[in-house]
Amino acid sequence: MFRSHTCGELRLVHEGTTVTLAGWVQTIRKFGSITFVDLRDRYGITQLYFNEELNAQLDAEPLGREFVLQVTGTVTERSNKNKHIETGEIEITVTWFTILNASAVPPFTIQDDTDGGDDLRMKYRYLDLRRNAIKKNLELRYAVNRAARNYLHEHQFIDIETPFLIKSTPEGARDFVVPSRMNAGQFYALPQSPQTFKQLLMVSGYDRYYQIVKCFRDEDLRADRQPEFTQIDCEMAFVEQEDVLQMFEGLIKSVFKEVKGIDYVEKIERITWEEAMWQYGNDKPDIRFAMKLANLKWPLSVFTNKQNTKENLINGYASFPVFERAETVLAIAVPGIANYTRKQMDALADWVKRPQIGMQGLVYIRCNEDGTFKSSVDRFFSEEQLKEIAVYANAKSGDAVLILAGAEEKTRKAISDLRMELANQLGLRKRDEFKLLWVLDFPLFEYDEEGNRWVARHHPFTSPKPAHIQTMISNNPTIENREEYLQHPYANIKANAYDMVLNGNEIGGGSIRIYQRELQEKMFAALGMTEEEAQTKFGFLLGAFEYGAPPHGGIAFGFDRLCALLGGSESIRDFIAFPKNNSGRDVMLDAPSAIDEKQLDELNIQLNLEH
RNA sequence: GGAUCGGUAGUUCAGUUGGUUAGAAUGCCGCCCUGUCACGGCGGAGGUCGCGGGUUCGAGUCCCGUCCGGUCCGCCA
Repeated sequence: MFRSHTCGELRLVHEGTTVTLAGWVQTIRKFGSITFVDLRDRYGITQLYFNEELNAQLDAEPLGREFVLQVTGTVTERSNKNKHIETGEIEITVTWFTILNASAVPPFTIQDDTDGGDDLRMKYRYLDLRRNAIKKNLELRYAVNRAARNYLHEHQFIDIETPFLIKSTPEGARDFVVPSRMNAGQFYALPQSPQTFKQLLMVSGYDRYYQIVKCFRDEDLRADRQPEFTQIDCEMAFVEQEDVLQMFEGLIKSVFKEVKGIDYVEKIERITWEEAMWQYGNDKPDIRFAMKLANLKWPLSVFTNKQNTKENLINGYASFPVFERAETVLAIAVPGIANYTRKQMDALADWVKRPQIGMQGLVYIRCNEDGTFKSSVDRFFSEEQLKEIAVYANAKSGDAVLILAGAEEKTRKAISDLRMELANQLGLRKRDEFKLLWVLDFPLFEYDEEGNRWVARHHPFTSPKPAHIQTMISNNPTIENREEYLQHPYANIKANAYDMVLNGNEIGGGSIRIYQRELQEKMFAALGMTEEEAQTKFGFLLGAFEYGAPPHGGIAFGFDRLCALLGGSESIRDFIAFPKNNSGRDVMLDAPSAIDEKQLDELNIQLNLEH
C-alpha cells in the first residue's frame, strides 16, 4: 500500500493515528537537526516533521523540490498552527521514509503565482498542471461537463458518438485533412462539428441527442480559439425555436447552479439581432452595463446653421464637415468620465486611431456637474446644441459623450469596441457577475465580398423564418456587386437561428434546421452550388430528407469558452490540459512535425515546399 | 496575409543620452541554525543581451533583416 491517506484529508481528529502518505516535495525548511517538508498531492499539502534521527538520514539521502516521497508517521497536533492550509492544525511526525523518485530542479516554481512565463509553462505543461491554479480550472471543467451530462440525461438526451474521419466539404471554415493510405490520393477531413450526423440521427428517430465532442477548424487562433476545441453538441426533433430556447436555458441555469452555486432565476433576456446591432453595435453584447449607442445622424441634421462664417465659428453655430460627410455618426454616454483630463481623452482618441480600429479621431462632450457642456468641437456647436446631443445620447451630468463618425459598418464596430474597452477600464466587467442573453433572428445570409456571392451566416442547414420561405424560393440568388446585394430580398431574410451570449461572449449557437429536400436544395443553390455539387457533397443528407425527416433543431455550446468564463478568464488555454499555442503548435510535443519518407510513400504524397 | 508589444542569469524582470567590469529578486550550490510554513543568516556559482548584418572610436541600447512568443485585425459556415 503506497498511502493510507491523501495529503489533503488529515485533521486534528486523526491525531495519534499512524498514516502513510505519498506525494511531491513542495518545499524543504531545514533547521540544523530538524527538517520540515511540505508534501503535496492533488488533494492538498501536509507538513512533515523530520526529527533529529531522521534528519541524519536526510543528510545521507538529500531531498529536492518535486522529489516523489513516501512517508510513514504519526499524526501530531502542531505547536504552531497554520491557518492558511486546511491541514494546518496537524503535521506528520515521520518515522520512516523512502524516496520513490528523484526530480531534476524544475524550470519554474510549482506555485499558484508561478514565476514561469507562458511559453515555458507550455513546454513543461506536465509540471504546470501540478499547480493548484490549473488544477482548479480542470476540476471546474469536469464539473461543467458533469452538470451538463446530468441535465441532458435527465431530459432523455442520449450521447451518441459520431466519426472523426469524415468528408471534406469546403464550406465555412478550413478543414483539417487526413490522407488515406488505403485510398491513394484521397483524404478524410476532421469534423468542424458533427452537424450533419446529428441531423441524420434525428431522421433516424433519436429525437434527443447530445455529445461533448472535439471539433476541428484549421483557422488562425486567438486567446479564445484553439484548432481543436470541445462543443456540447445537442439536437432535438419535433421542436420549434421556443422549445429549444427553454430546454437550453434550463441547461445553462443548471450548470450555473451546480458549478457556481448561482441561482440564475430570472428569465434570460432576449434581443433580436437587429436590436443588438442598433443598441450595441455588436451581435454579442455585454449587457451588464448600459452605454447604449445613440445614432446622431438625424439630430445633427436639424442643426441647420451651416455657414462657416467668422461669426458662426465664434458663436459655435458652424458646420462640422466631419459629421456631415460621414455615413453614420454614433455616440455613447460614458458614465462619470466628464472629469477625464485632456491627456486621458487624447489616449482614448489614440486608442480608436489604432490600425485595428482605424478611426480618424474621436469627438467628446463633457457633461459637467455644474451643468455646462464642453467639447472638443466647441468651435462648431453652441452649448445648447451640445446639450441636445447629450440628451439624445442619454448622458447624465458627470458623463462624457464619445462620438465616432464614418462608414457605417466600421464606425459601428469601432464604437462597440470602444464601449467594451471603456467598460474594462472603468471596471464594469466584473468577473463574478454573470448576465446571459439570447440573440435571435439572425440574417440567414451574408454577402461574401471576395466570392461575390451569398454565404450562410450560421450554416447551410439553418432554416429561414416561415414568413421568409417564399422570398427565398421565389427569388433568383444571383448578385453582381455590393449595390445589388444591399437591394436583394435575400439580405432581409431572417433565420430561425439563435446565439446564447454570456458577458459579451458567444457561448452557444444553434438553429431550427431545414428538413425538406426542396428547401435544402434551394439553400445550396443560393450558396452557389450546382445540383451536381450539392449531390456530391451532401447527397447523403438530401437522400435522408426523402425518408421522413422530422422537424428538428439544436444548439452547440463552446465548452472550453464556457468553462473559461465561469472560471473568470477570457483565455481558454488554461482550461485545456494540453493546449496549442498561437501558431497552432504543441510546444511540448513539438508538433506538428515532418514525417519520414516511408510514411509519405505509403500515403502516396510528395511534398512541394517551394513557397 | 497584416498590425502591435516583447525576447538580457535556471526563472521573472530592470538596464538612463550609445560610454568603465551588464544588475535586482527568486531559484541553484556550500556553511550555520530545534518550530518553520514567502523561515532566517553568511558565502558562492551562474550571461553568445534570440540570431544575422549594418552605423559608430565604442551597441544590450540606434538601423535593416530574420526567428520565436503574446495580443489583436483579416479569417473562424
